[in-house]
Amino acid sequence: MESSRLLNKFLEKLQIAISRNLNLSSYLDISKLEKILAVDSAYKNSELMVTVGVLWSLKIKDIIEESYVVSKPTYEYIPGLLFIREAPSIIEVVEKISGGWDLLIVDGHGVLHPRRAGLAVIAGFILDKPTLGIAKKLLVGEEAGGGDMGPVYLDGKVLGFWFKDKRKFYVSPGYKIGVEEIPEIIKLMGGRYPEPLEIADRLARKKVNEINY
DNA sequence: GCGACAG
DNA sequence: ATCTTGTCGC
Ligand SMILES: [Mg+2]
Repeated sequence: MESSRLLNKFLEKLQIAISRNLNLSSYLDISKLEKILAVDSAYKNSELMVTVGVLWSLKIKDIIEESYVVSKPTYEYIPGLLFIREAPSIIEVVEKISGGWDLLIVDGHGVLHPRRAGLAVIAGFILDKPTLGIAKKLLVGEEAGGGDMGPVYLDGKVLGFWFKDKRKFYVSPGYKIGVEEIPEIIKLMGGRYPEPLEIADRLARKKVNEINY
């Protein structure tokens, strides 16, 4: 596994180009939001990587379908360039899901990113689907407000929201979703850290641990 | 120059 | 993200 300075620089330019004309207008009918597709990855020994997709129904609060892909990490983790590590297998697991869905949620940031092009932005852009980035820690930006929810500012603009569940988590638009829609969407998902994302995390870890060779 | 730094 | 034992609590 490697990364070259030239390639890193190129990937950053790619992010800038993508975010320059990013479509963040609403393509999501929140009143009809029902099926969520959550994706997450787990690793082992920098040899193995498992990415899982969990198709979740808000109505029945249960899993409808699962998919996964096993691979080998091809790029080291660099803060700000997570997408080159995880986006390729995310695209694969999403395409393996046969059922339809309304919203993709990704474990990582959307526009709450130094170049407004986090993993959720890249994934949504490639798939051309409404996508939200949901992260457990802030990469950039400043939290404001108090209580159990508040905005996150970057360069004087609200680019995301923080929420308090058992832990804090941060939500920002990935693609075809406006930042102002986020509080309502999170409320629809129970006002908590999204269950399907928790399940995808657990499933990926389980899978990566039962594979050995 | 130094520190911070999604997963 | 992963490594990693015991320990606190329902
Ligand atoms: Mg993850």
